[in-house]
Amino acid sequence: MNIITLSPEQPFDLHLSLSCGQVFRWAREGDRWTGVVGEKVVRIRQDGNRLIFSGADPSFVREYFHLDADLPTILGEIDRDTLMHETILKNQGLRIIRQPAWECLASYICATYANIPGIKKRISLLSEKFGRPVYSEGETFYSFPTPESLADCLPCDIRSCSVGYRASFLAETSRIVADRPEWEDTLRALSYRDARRELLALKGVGKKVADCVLLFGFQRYEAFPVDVWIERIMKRCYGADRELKNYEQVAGLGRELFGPYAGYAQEYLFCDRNRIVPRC
DNA sequence: AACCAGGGGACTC
DNA sequence: GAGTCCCATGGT
Repeated sequence: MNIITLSPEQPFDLHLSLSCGQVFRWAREGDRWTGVVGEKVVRIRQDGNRLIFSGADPSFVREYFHLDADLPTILGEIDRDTLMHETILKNQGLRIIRQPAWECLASYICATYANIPGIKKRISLLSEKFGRPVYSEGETFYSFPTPESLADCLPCDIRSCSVGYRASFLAETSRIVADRPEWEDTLRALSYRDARRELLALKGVGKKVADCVLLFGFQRYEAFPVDVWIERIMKRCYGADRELKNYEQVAGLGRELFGPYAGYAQEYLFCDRNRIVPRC
C-alpha cells in the first residue's frame, strides 16, 4: 500500500475525477476504485486528504491524476463568469487525468455518438479480446490492446466487440500507428494546431475526437472538445446561438472565453452538465 | 449543403 | 415496448 498526502492548497476529488466520463477503464466498489492503466491494475481510495493505493508507485499516481498541477491557478484562469464560478465551486477537486496517448485515441474513436456506459462496454470487450491478461488480487484484468494487436487482427473480430461501424476506423488507425513507433513523440513535439492536423488525418478522428485526444492524451489544455452537451451549454448559456454554428466557432469561443486552460473549463462544464443544462 | 448509415445501452413514457 | 438520445465521423 502506498499513501499520498494531499496538501490543503491542492484539492483533488478522486471520485469526481474518475466518474465524470473522461476515463473508461475504472470501476467503483464502495469507496474503492479499480482501474487498468497501461499494464498496471491500480486500486485506489481517498480518505480526506489521503490517497491510499496499490499497483503503482506514488510518482505514477501523481502524474496520472495531474496532482502536481497547481489547480487553484488553473481554476483562477478559467473563472471568468458567474456560471463557471459556480461550476468550479460545485466540482472542487476535479482534475483532468493524463491518459496514455494511444489508449486515449482508440477509446475516443469508440466513443463517437455513444453514451458513457456503452463506451465502457466496448473498451472492456476490446481489451478482453485483444489485450494481455494482468492479474491482481486473484482477479484477471486485461490491458488495453496495443496498436499492433488491433492492426493484426481481423476487422470482423473487432466488430464483435460492439463497436459497429467504428471497427474499420480502429483497424485503419491501428495500422498507421503500429507502423510508426515514433508516432506519439512526433505529435508531442508539434504545436496544438499541427498535432490536431495530424490527428485529423486518421480514420475515425474528427474535430471532437481530435480535441479529446489532445486534451486527455497529450495534455494540450487549450483544446476545447465540443460534444452535444457542451454545444448545448455554449449555445444556451454563452450566446453561441445565432452567429456561431459550426464546431470551430463554438470551440473557438470556448478558447476565447476561458484561455489557455479552456480544456479544464470544458471538463468542469461537462461534469456539471446535468445541473447546468436544465437551468439554461 | 443536407442527408444518412451504423449499433447498442440507458433512460423516459 | 416503442421512442429518443448519446463526449460524431465519413461518405454521398
